[in-house]
Amino acid sequence: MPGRFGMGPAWWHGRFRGCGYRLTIPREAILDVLSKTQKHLSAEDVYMAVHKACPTVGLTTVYRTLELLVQMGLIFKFDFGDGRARYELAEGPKGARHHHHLVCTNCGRVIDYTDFIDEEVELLQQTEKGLSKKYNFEITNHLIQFYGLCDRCRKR
Amino acid sequence: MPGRFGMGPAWWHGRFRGCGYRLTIPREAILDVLSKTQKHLSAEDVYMAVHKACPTVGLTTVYRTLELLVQMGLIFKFDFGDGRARYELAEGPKGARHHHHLVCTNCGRVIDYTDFIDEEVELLQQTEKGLSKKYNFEITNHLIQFYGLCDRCRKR
DNA sequence: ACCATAAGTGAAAATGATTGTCATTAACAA
DNA sequence: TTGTTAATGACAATCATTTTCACTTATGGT
Repeated sequence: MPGRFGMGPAWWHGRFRGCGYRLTIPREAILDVLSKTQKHLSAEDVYMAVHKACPTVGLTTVYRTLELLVQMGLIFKFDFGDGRARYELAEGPKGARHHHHLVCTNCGRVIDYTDFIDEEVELLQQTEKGLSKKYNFEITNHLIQFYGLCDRCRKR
Repeated sequence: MPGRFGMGPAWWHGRFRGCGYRLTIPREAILDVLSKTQKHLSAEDVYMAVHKACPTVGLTTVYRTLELLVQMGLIFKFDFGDGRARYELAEGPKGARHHHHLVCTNCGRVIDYTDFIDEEVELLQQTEKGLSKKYNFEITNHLIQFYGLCDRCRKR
């Protein structure tokens, strides 16, 4: 099976070569980890997960690869305010995995939500068009996050 | 004059006392700096600006105070991806200064925009209501940012 | 105005995520 | 298979932020 989301090494390989990069073992392992989780992994998380399958891969490479993947648009980088970056496999706004975040400012929990996404995306597209024209800004991505208290934290 | 935006020491003082905090010289100086700029200041930026008026204030205090102000909801903390947090005086969604951000992923430039805010805020409020109910999440704030290439960077 | 006291502060050290260095390794075009 | 050059890994370095701790100050009760 080429991967849980219908893509896999072959696709990645093409994507890499298309950008003039090489698809190496560490890179594949890192993509594999990211494609098999729904979690918001930190670089350290990715490192530890990759380490199981491929113990020789170093943390430095994880950082470098994550940065590269962000550049390529294959993954997104998020900041949930806990002092370390989080990464998620990217998917277009139409993709099944597309979601936004609810971030609890008390305990740091992050909830993904996929409801209301359609309306949000529609508005965002209109907005993007307007902003794009006005500021001559080429928009490639957006971020929506809500902050507040999660059910557990609001009780006390 | 109590401050450029109709508030000032007296108002801050009440706000602090109301939370059980003290309004000290450093805190006032930091708020003063933030209330007099439209820029997205980092902790270091604030420190340097405060330093002019009040050279004894240390960087530690700046960090501590910024964190406190975020907690109090008086300022917002942003991450534009350059490795350091940025702060802005908060203002309610109806406030004159309310805006969202366009972040250039190439040069890091950040553009504030205030167009389309109304529609966004309206949608956000609907969304907030729905999410609030569904996840029993008490939403206090939101973040919208667009990423892409600014006019200068898209040329090359 | 004075005092007690607990919050607030500053300097310096500690922390911890991320990035740079550099010699070695491996992907891949020919 | 081989040469070229990107990619890697171990380690050091960086740098924003946090912690520590002895000292200072705002404020409430006198």
